[in-house]
Amino acid sequence: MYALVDCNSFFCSVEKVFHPGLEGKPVCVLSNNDGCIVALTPEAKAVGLHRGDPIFKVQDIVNRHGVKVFSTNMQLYAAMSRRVTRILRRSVLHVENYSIDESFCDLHGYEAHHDLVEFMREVRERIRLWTDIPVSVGIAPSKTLAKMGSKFAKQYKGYQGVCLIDTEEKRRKALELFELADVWGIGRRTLEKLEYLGIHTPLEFAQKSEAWVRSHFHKPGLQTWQELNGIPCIDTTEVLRNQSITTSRSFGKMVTELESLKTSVATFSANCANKLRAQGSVCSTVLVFVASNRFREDMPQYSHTASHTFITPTSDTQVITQAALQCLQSIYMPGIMYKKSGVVVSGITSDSAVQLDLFDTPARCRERRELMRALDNINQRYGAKTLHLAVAGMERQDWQVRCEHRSPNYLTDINEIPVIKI
DNA sequence: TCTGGGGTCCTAGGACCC
DNA sequence: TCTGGGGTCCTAGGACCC
Repeated sequence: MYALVDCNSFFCSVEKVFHPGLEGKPVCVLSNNDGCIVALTPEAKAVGLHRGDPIFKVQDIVNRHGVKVFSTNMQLYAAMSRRVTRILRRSVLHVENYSIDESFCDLHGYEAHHDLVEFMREVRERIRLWTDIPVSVGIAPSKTLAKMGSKFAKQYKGYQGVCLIDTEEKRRKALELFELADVWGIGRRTLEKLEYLGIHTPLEFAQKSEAWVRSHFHKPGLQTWQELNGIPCIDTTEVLRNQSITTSRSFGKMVTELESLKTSVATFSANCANKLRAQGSVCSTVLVFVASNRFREDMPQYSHTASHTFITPTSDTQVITQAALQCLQSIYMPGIMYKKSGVVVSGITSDSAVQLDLFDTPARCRERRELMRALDNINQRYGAKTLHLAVAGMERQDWQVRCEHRSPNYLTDINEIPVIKI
């Protein structure tokens, strides 16, 4: 059996930990650049807000109902996520951290010594007590069914936060009641296809023959079908190293000048390099992309990418930035109002086994590594923006994102910890 | 005026190679 | 008049997830 532990309206719940007065009130968290709603409480849903709404289109609802709006603060959410995961790992032997707000627990063998529902209720209580984050738990023989269970647990108070799907009867009933569109692995296009084929509930899909499923779908569809029938086949085992790292942003204001784009690409390159070094990796390819504002049909549209492959895999900020800027130069087109740029590094391998360039000297490589270590140490100690390449810009840039409602970094910055007045 | 960011996997055409 | 098969890389886009 698997348990899926899902944090309820996670980003909103984190904000509520530090603003306890918001309990029971409508709250939402925006995407980067204060663009769209990415997380909202049931109270915010009840007044007519939806995930994905651009905030400027629903501003009147926000004003009318006094909805509390936060800018996104990933640093804060990631810190809280680590706390929740740590409690889980102390409680259950095998935990797979699937996303910032979800973890799968492998409960194989636990049923011999525990009542699974009671056991997970205790875990849930512990998380609530130690972090103040409410979670919902689904327990089932496959991960897809466990995810369904967690949604039932969230929806119906009677489950007290934990829903177990362990018998044929419960599985049937769950498949009958669940929305097809909410099944893990069924997206917009698959939903359209299923409905076209006359399938309207997960149960109808699960009851089709394997041959039928194989004839209409590829591997992902077949896996979902098996999982719905209680046959576990989705492996979410954490990959040790990611395949790519992206840093990209939509700009607060549109940008036309190459010089401005350069500061953005240099900033994002440095960010990617930092992330590589932080996880002990190097990359062999850097890719740069730029794009105009796709929502502005009155303006000429343009988007393009360019990439560079390194002879020696690297995590050196200077090397990556230099290559990225050359890529940018090659795709920059004057006269375009740019809305977004980004840097992607890939071909990621461990920095402990790098094949050196025949014509480079080991001493020089060592010096570069020492330089990067010094840079990281200084930035860690005195703040992330203490040392950076001049090409990343010295003043605030006009492309920088808006975030007008950001909470302090209560958990990760000593200068921003909560102050309690008695 | 304002419309997110970070991932994975897959497909496909064109350019180029032998 | 006849014009293959197998491969890589680049670029773009679709589908799904959180």
